[in-house]
Amino acid sequence: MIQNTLNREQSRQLLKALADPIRLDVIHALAQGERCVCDLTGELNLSQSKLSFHLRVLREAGLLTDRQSGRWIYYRLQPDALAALEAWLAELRRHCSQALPHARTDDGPTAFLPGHGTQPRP
Amino acid sequence: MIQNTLNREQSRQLLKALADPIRLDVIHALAQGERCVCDLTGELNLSQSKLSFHLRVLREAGLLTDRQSGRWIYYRLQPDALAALEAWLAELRRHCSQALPHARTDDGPTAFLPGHGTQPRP
DNA sequence: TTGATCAATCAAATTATCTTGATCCAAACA
DNA sequence: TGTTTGGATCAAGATAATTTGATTGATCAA
Repeated sequence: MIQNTLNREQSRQLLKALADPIRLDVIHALAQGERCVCDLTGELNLSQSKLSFHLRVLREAGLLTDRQSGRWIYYRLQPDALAALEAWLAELRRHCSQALPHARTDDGPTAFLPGHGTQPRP
Repeated sequence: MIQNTLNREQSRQLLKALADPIRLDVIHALAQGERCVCDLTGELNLSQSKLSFHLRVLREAGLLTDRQSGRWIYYRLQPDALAALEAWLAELRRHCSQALPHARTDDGPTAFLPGHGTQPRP
């Protein structure tokens, strides 16, 4: 189960899983409700093997769960995962916004830092 | 400038840009404030060329902007991009949550749909 | 000018991800 | 049982992303 606060690897997996058109299609299809794999292959016009690959990526990221019923395996969304990623993103944004906007001086923005360049700043 | 509502390609670029440890390091470094490339190579211990590659990915996704001052090029965060992605994610989650949780019946969740399988459901 | 530095870009090499087709396994049914 | 179907998995090939090292252009100092 996805925690409320994701670690670096969890968020990376979620972001990568969502950064793909096919997987986004799968998510949208499952937003209508649970589907078995054979229904999804038809709805999305994907080969069984290709779909299986993307379902695995989504499942391992925590975005989907599956259950078996007879020969069929049904996939459904795990909306908690989206919520967790949203919280992670909000946290990142909060962290990024506190030092901004940045006050500019004539000496340049990093003039108060040691700097790794070997030359004086223009 | 990033709009409030991202299209599929914009969100894909943002998600992919964030799904990388090095680029996340860059973002965290820039959360402290503007930096020139030579400072970032030192702070993050990256080769100039490697850093330049990742800066470009972040910039093209809309997460960073740059400005030139003399020989130096300063990068800074574009927190609007994070906000836009957050909004996109919230929208996706809203879309995904409205049909859930899914009421189970003995006939299975997709029994009310045509289905693409060739066999009766168990 | 000349030389040094910052940083983008390019080509080649490397690595990661995705696709395809085949194979395998379990469940259901004849 | 033998056969069919749903779906995971594997190996090989095809793409895409990343890294590396070299080159280039711009800026500035001497």
